[in-house]
Amino acid sequence: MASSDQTQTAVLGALSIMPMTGYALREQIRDTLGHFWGESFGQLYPALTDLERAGMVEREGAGEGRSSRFAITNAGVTRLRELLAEPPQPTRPRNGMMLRLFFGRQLGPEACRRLVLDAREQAEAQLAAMKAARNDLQQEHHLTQDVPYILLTVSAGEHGARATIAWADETLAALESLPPTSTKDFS
Amino acid sequence: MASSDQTQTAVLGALSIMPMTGYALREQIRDTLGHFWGESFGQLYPALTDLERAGMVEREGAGEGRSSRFAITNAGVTRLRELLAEPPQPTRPRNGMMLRLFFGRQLGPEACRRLVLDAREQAEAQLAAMKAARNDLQQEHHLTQDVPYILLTVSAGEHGARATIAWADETLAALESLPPTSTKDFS
DNA sequence: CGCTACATGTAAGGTGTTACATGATTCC
DNA sequence: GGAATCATGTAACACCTTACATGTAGCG
Repeated sequence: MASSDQTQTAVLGALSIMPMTGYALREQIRDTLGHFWGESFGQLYPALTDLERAGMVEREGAGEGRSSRFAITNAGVTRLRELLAEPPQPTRPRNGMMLRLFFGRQLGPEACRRLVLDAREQAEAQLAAMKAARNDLQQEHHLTQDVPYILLTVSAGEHGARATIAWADETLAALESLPPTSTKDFS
Repeated sequence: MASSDQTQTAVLGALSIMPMTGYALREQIRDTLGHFWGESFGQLYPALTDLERAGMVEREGAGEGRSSRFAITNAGVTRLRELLAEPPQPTRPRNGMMLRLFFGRQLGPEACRRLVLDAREQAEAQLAAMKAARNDLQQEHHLTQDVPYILLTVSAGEHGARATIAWADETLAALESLPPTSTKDFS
């Protein structure tokens, strides 16, 4: 039980969609959940070991030369549903860009502008990634049960990205009219 | 140097706006930065001690019965500007609601609906809080230098909250048409 | 006089990140 | 045969949360 509930939820969830190796799991979590979930990969294999010991996942096809894939068991599905039913535990927000803008008087308008431009670019990239994800999901016929739910998170990503872009454009305009901070200008 | 750069940035930043006690600092960080920044308050006083030792903050008005306020020094302002100029270190996202929606097939549409409704309410509350913040900021005449920057973060909060509300409404409609998950329905 | 808010801290324990270590397989 | 990718792990360290400890000031 070294691994946290949070990590177990992500791992069991991913394996509930399809069995895969630890390596593939890592990639799926990075690439597919990446927009709203990050994992500490140093805990991933320990978590798999824990879950295996607890009978919630099984290795398939080990022994021969082939590498083993992990699959969720019935007990694992039960546990996953328990975990999902618990209220999400809120995580401490830490938005470095917002912190810098808030104290932007010390940083100056020019540096703020760069931060906002950067955020805008990231949002554009995210919008493109969400579009690509929509496309990919239509191809994956073996996921039909999961796709409607996954699309909800894709849609959230799109709404968020569009909001960021709109905000960035407004903000860039507002920053134009701000005077630079003088070096001695603090109380 | 037990305290992290991140915490130091927040503390120095807050004190760059006005001197205050550790207790007030805690409240300001919770209430004012709260929408995009959380602090580990267990590290707050240690951070103040570190910063004092490093000559970046000073206690004012200690000695008598009155409690001491912390003020930023010139060295502290210099350090703050250094810290703010560093690129924001991206934090791993951990959105529990999105994780639950993504695996919503296991959770079922009804529980998903509750999660989304919850998020919608929080977004409404945030929108109201941002409106109140705008109001408060107009009253604070001693902050005129900082207000334009602070408003940028308020605006971001508004854009984000509105995006969440729009997404939630779409999502609630989409969830209506999803069939409940049968207990045996997994591969 | 008791309750609430103000004020300053500490320390144990839990969590997460990072960098490293190791080897197999595939592709050119 | 060398490089890239697949695959599985570990261990040290950095970080944060939580609960506790302690005392003062103001107010009804």
